Amino acid sequence: MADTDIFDLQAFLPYLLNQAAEASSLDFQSVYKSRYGMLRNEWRVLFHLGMYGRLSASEIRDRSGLHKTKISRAVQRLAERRFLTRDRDIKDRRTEHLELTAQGQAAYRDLRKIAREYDAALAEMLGDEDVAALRRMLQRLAQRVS
Amino acid sequence: MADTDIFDLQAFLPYLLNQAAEASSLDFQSVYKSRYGMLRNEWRVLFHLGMYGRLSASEIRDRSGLHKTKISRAVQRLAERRFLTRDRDIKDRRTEHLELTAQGQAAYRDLRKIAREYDAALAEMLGDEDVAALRRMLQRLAQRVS
DNA sequence: GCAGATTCGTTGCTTGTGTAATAGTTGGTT
DNA sequence: AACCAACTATTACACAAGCAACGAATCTGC
Repeated sequence: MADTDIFDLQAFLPYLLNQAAEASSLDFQSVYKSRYGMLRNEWRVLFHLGMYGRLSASEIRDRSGLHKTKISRAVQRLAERRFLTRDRDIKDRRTEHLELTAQGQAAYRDLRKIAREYDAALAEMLGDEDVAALRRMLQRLAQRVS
Repeated sequence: MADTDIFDLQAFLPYLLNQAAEASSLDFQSVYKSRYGMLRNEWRVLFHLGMYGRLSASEIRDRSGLHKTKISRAVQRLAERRFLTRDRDIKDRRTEHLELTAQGQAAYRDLRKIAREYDAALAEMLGDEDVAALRRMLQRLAQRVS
């Protein structure tokens, strides 16, 4: 009786997570894209540097889980646009230390402000729901499933 | 005092949603990819046809929110691999009706079974948390944010 | 101090995605 | 009937992503 055996795709967690992630990503993307011509990986890198200060590419990788090629290309573009500086380590010349310029910090602060507001708007959209529980569950799901 | 003004990226909903979605997507992707060589958009189309039966491309678009080019390409590949048949409408020859072949239905049922198990595993991973609330909130977030 | 393994980061290549342009079809208006 | 707007689906192009290979630098064990 497989044919009458219904399946609710709209309740399937991986599908649902994707839909929700895509919707909110697109919204927030329009902000950093229109204001600073940034791509998704670029604002992620920017935020990591904004939050933690001077970091190397692999430190960003460890903290963000972002793939090294994404980081490499994001850093390249951010450096071209003078959002960050690259400073090669003298002791280990494979490593480069990355740091936001004044312009990068300004962009970070601006975007951070908008991010907070947007996050608050999402939370408000969820009304009475337990947003803290949502974050907790998402964090749980995010840290490696299988 | 902007520098000491912390921001928790790990709690920012769009970021968190992406992390969780990516993690669970990658897990589930390995299933349909290894078993049927399918891509993400292909299993989505497959599932829609499996659940609702005969549909046109634009009906799938309306139900799934998937972009028409993604659907067009997914349908092409699914047809090549004999997972579905394309049947042009006689009254309106712009439209094609899509329907799963026996092979397509078998794949659908197989993947549906795995999807259920995987969803259950995710829910179990969340332990005491209110998974119903999670789904409710995600659905809320998914249906257009701004 | 040398060989091989490891790590940092970049690049090439192939594949996927989004936008916009397109071909083909239909329906409505005059 | 001719025209035009709307719609279905595909395709072309430019851009982004992922994988694997790579060069350079460093570390490890002998």
